[in-house]
Amino acid sequence: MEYNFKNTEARWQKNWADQSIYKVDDESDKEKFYCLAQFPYPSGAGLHMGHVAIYTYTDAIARFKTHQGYEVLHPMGWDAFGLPTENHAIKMGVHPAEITKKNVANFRKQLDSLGFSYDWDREINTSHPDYFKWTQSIWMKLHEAGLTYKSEMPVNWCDTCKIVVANEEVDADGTHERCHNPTEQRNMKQWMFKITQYAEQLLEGLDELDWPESSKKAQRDWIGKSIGAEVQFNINAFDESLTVFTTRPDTLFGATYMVLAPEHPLVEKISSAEQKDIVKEYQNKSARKSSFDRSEMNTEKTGVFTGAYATNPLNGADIPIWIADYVLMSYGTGAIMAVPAHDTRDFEFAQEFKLPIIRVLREDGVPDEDLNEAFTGDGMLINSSNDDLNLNGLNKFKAIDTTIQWLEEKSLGKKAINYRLRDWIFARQRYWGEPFPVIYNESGEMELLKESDLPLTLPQVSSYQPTDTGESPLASIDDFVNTTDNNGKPAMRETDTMPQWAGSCWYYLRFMDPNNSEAFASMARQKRWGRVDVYVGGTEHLNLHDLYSRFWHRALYDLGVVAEKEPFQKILHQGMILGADGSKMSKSIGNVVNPDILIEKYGADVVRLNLCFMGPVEANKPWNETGLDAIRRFVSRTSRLIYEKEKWINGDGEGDALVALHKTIKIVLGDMERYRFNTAIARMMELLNALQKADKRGKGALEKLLIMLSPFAPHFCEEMWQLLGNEGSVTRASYPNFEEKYLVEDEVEIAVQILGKLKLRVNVAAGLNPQEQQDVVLAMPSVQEKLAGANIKKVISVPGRLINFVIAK
RNA sequence: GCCGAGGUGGCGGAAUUGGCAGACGCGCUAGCUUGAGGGGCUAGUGAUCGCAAGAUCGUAUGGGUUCAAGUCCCAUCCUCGGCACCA
Repeated sequence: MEYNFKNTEARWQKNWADQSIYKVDDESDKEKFYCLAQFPYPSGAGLHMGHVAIYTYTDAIARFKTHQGYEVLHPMGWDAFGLPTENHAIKMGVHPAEITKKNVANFRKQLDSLGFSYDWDREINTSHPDYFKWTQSIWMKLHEAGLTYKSEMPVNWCDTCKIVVANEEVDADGTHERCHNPTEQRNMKQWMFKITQYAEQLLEGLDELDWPESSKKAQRDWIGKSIGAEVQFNINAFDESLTVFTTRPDTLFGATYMVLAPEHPLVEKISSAEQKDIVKEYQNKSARKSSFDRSEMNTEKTGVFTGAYATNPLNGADIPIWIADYVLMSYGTGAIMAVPAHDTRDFEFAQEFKLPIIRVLREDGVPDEDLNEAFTGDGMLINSSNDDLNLNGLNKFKAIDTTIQWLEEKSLGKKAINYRLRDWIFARQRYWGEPFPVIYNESGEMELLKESDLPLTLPQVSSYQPTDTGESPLASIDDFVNTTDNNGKPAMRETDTMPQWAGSCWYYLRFMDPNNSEAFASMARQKRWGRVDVYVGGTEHLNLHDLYSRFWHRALYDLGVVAEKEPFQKILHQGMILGADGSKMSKSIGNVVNPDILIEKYGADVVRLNLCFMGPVEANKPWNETGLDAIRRFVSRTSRLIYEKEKWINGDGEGDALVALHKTIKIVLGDMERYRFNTAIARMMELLNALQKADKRGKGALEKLLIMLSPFAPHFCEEMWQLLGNEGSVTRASYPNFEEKYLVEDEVEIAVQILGKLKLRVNVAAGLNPQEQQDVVLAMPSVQEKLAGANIKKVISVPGRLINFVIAK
């Protein structure tokens, strides 16, 4: 007799649902564990293998932690606002909410067919008014805290489709992904978030998190803190000065020219009459450059001279002021002092335009030759003194400190910090998102809605096509736009909507208290569930969703409405499931694997086990179809142990099988705690092999194997659990413990090496010290034979591992 | 260009602090079993040489440290992922 998954899986799924076995108890005395997977966007395409993988991982973690006695919060919901749905709505003329409903139902059905342990009473949907009411409410809180503002910002405009397209809809070559026509930049006034105000806190907060070091580094680099100085340069013949930011104030004596961003506000004023035209022309040219052109790795430097000069505050030299698009208006002050000798970009620019290069730093002990490239390392300052400042002979860091001190004394500059992080554009000119709870009164002033007026819902319309002015479709719906302010006077609504990040920025909080109608989540529940203990998601969201969430969370913490400083204590990045050929799954290559078909053919348990066995969670793994047969065999063989009732004995078994059981429990426990599912499953396969060899199989051992296996194959284990005569669900069983006494071996096999090369393996008593082990081994005839005539110079004896004889050659 | 991760049999992948490389699985080979099979069981399986015992080589490449290196150090090459002139 062999296990057959058909009917069994559906039967248990129904049974678990009927018994509400995954119901989360908010009031339980157990220690909590919050296990979260990035929730899906319910697209029309249904679940793909990547979804199945990530949800299989969190389900294994959740079930394992439940076995260990934790009260586990393992929720699921829908990130349901989004562009594909809206685009589909535009095309088909169906309301996005209808499409979403259909897609959610399909996703739900697929997830259910995999047997995941979700408490569906906690399901959330970011596009439901009950949910986005709180998204709007949180936005208002953050607005009142002064963290939002409106600003002219460029958007991608597709002139063919007459719509604003999001960055993710623009292909790498700058074309719109749907119509493949070029997009252009248009400026529109839109809502922003002052995430930069939290740059320092977001940086510091990383220290206390158990994230992979590489992910922390990625966020640190993205925030991009740099410490340096702001220095003022007076512009000759104008009553104006330029402030620049530099991380290298030590090289100020080597500043031979200055560069402003083409958009810099002073450019027009200071350009000389004879340069005015070419300056204007250059400005126009760089304004037309799309983001594509700018990112096109063109190391070739362009720029023009403004005709104006500034004075180097340290040596009084007149230095020309240029404009060039390698200087960005959006970073620092939009102006730089150029030190070509010690900055790669400035060096290239100076070479291109034959500008002077003055060396102010020399590598110690290296003769002072002409530079072929900028010298950016540390060394000794030269050519750097004026009447009351002398940097010569100092190293880079000493010179930086000394210069800043001098600048501060003379009020010519000060120490300064800059961040690479930019403020966050928080608006879409689209329909299918959260409307801003904002109106503009008759005098054009902005007013917030009252909390009691939330949710502000989307109007029912028949067309979702954005207007050809670039405004959101909401702008053309008079019933929506025209409203009254708090005094009953005519007012107009904001017609932009929030981006998809809005709903996902705080969903992990809502899961703690999903049905609360008084608050987005009560303090009591937040304290109960604390931080997300393990958050499984992709690296692609690291500098977007993961950072945005941390920002909202921090800001809400400062407002006293959130209990913890940080949302995600640990992050685990799942790797991609690639096609069998090792390349990304894609329709065009035709290597896409459909999970539904696999579940139908092999059952959910086998699909889940295979995903976990293929390799480490974090690794990109090619999909391995033949692995499914191997896993199916593993499941069948395990079932046979249980069907062979005549070999059962009471207890955990005897002899080798008993030792194997306890060894396995110990190793599997360690693997599970480190989320090393592939090796955990390998160890269980070894245990299976050992049990199969045994004539008598302890029922206890079979039960323990089933508990260890059930986080991966819950249906199968549940069925076998009942066959062994157990009452109640295996999902509620306690994780097995190992006993040290079974792990103590009285003999160990060690390696005997000569000059580090393995010669033979011998058994020695366990627990010997190095000298004892050496004596025992040396006394063995087989060892003596190998050593015959050798002159032993040294012996390395590692207890229980090996013994290495170093002999004279 | 910069940053990050990685490179181990025919394949997916194992290998706490340097301590028996290749766990587990796939595939392959042979045998047994079965009326049959993408079935079950047993044994073998890094490469080369050898009838064998055994020997030599072997974790991208080249050096180094060490009694001992997949693991540590230096240099180089390749693959994948991310960033894009951030002063």
